[in-house]
Order: sequence, then C-alpha cells, then structure tokens
Amino acid sequence: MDQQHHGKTGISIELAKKIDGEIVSADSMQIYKYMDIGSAKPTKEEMQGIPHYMLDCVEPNKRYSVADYKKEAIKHIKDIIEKGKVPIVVGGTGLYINSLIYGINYEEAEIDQEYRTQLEKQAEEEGLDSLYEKACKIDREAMQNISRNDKKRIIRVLEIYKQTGKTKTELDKKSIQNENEFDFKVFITNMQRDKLYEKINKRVDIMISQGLIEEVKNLLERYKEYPTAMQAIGYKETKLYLDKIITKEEMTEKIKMETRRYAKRQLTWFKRIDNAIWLNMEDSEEKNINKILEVI
RNA sequence: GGGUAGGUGGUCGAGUGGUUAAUGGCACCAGACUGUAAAUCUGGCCGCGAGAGCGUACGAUGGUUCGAAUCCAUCCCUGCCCA
Repeated sequence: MDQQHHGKTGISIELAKKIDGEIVSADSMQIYKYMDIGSAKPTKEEMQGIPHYMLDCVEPNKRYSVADYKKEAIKHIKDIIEKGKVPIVVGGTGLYINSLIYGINYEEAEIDQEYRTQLEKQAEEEGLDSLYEKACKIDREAMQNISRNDKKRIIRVLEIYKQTGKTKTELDKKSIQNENEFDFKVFITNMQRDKLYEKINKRVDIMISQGLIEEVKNLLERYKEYPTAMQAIGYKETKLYLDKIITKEEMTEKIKMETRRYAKRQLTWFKRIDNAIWLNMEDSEEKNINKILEVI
C-alpha cells in the first residue's frame, strides 16, 4: 500500500532495524491520544516492534507546547543512547525539530492563561495596534521581526515580559547559549512538487476511507475542549462537516488543500537547516536507506 | 419560440465611459517562525524586462467617442422563468 509521510515512516523503521535504532517522533499532532488516522500515526503493525516515543502521550484536551516536547524528547533520546541504541528523530514539526537541533533551553514557566485571554480580549475590542505599540516599548528588537498583524507573536512578547520580567530578546539569547550536546545528521524527505501533491491527495482519500470521520466523531464526544489538538488538519475540517457547515466533498477538498499547503510550509522550514541531506522519495526505499547509511 | 439575468485575469467575484493591468477573497509561488506551531504571519502573483517601459487583456465581431470592461448593433454561449 501507499507509504505515509512521503514514506518517512517506512524508511525510519527500516533504518531502525538496520542500525539498532529507536524512534522519537517530532510531530505536534501525533503526540495526542486517539488521533491516529488523521495524524497519520504509524500503526503497531507498521512499527514492526521498533519502539516509538512521543506518540500518544497527551490527552487531546490538554495544552501542549514545544517546551513540553523538548523536555520529554530529550529524556527519551538520552535513554536510548544509554541503552547503546541509536535515537532516530522522525517528524514534520519544524519548531519541535528546531528545539532539538539548536538545543533550545526553555525556562520553567507556566503559561498564564488568564493574562493571555485578557490580551486576546483586548485585541478583539481595541484592535491589535495598541498591543503592538506596547510590545514595541518593551522589546523593540524582537518586534522588528514581528508583523503588526501577528496577534499570537505580539501577545507572546507581552506575556513573556509579564511572567518573567525579561524581554523575549533576552530570553531567546539565554535559551540558545548551550551548544547541542549530540552528534547528529539531518535528512529531509522530498519529491517533485506535483508528485508530492498527488500523493497527499491520495493519502487524504485513504484516511477518509479508513474512518477519519468516525475518529473525529468519537473524539468530539469524548472531550469538550481542545486547546491545541483541534488545530490539526483533517480534524478541524471534519468537525465543520459534522456540524453541517460544509459538505463532505468540501471537507475532503479542504483537507487536501490544507495538507498540501502544510507540506509546502514544512519544506520552507527544512530548507533552512544547514548541512541537511535531501532524500528523493521517488527513489526506492533501499536506495535512500543506503544513502543514509553512507553518511552515518 | 417568448421573457429575463448574465458572460471579467487560474478561480470566485467587484467595477458600469477617463488616475483601471482592472478592488477583494481563494488557489498557486516564495518567505518568516524559540512555550497554540498541522498554528500564526509576510511578500509576489497577465507576458517580456534588472528598470524605466513595452506588449496583450474584461464571450466574438463591428460601431459610437479624443478615450470603452463599461454605451450601441449583430452574433455565440450559460442560468432561471413562461410556452
């Protein structure tokens, strides 16, 4: 059958078998329980006995963040190394991958949900401009790279200052002081754009035939709130269908489209990684694995 | 056959004589990205050109006018209603 994740899953498992590896996922949606089909989570059969970490470790009604991810993932990576095995990080969430590659240190700090909600309300009522100006006064440097319209980032600058008394710029500098303690190689999977899009379209049809709608229905019955999980492509669109806001056809097309755009954004992210080795997924799995084995 | 609404750039959809290569939205392309990240945001987007600029565009053809996507005529096509 069709390989998933541009074939990432298949290749990572084959590689793990060859080099005595274990897999640490770097995927912001596969961390959630009960979100299997839509997040294209590898199945038990696919895993073929290779241990996988950072899958199914959060309830969908829980808030989750890179900081949480980084902490947990590093723990697993260290454990794997301790066992004398090779950690293989696999996934498409650029932010999570970055947290590992650049060894970013997130300070212990709970998110002040109340303050965030207050700022969001303020943005709603007064517009973003006043918040933007306020953020500029606090941290002019950070604001150079943040658009007047980027609500989330503007609010984040304000949040950081309120919680820590430090600016985002200061915090960022501090967080990256430590060097990455691991020796690693980065491989990026890619293929010709039209082939990639074709593959995505097919994959979405398969997901739906495998019961995506049922999965989402169950999820919605199970929980009332989804701070981050319902941002997932495939889930939010299916919810719209279940709420009778869009038709099934519209839902299908929207999921395909959003997934294509997401894949594009991932690529933009990965292009920035220095010294990465690009794998052409139109080649055979064997060829790509050999390519990996050559450099590690 | 009669009536009626319409045919605009990849698409949806504004514009109803002159700052209009033509508002927007979407797609598409490119980019950003440190605690929501499968999120959020930015730029480009008729062709050629580095650029000034040049060329070609609003169903088709012809006409009115200094000037038309916009007015007129004929034709072609589509939706709806009546026969």
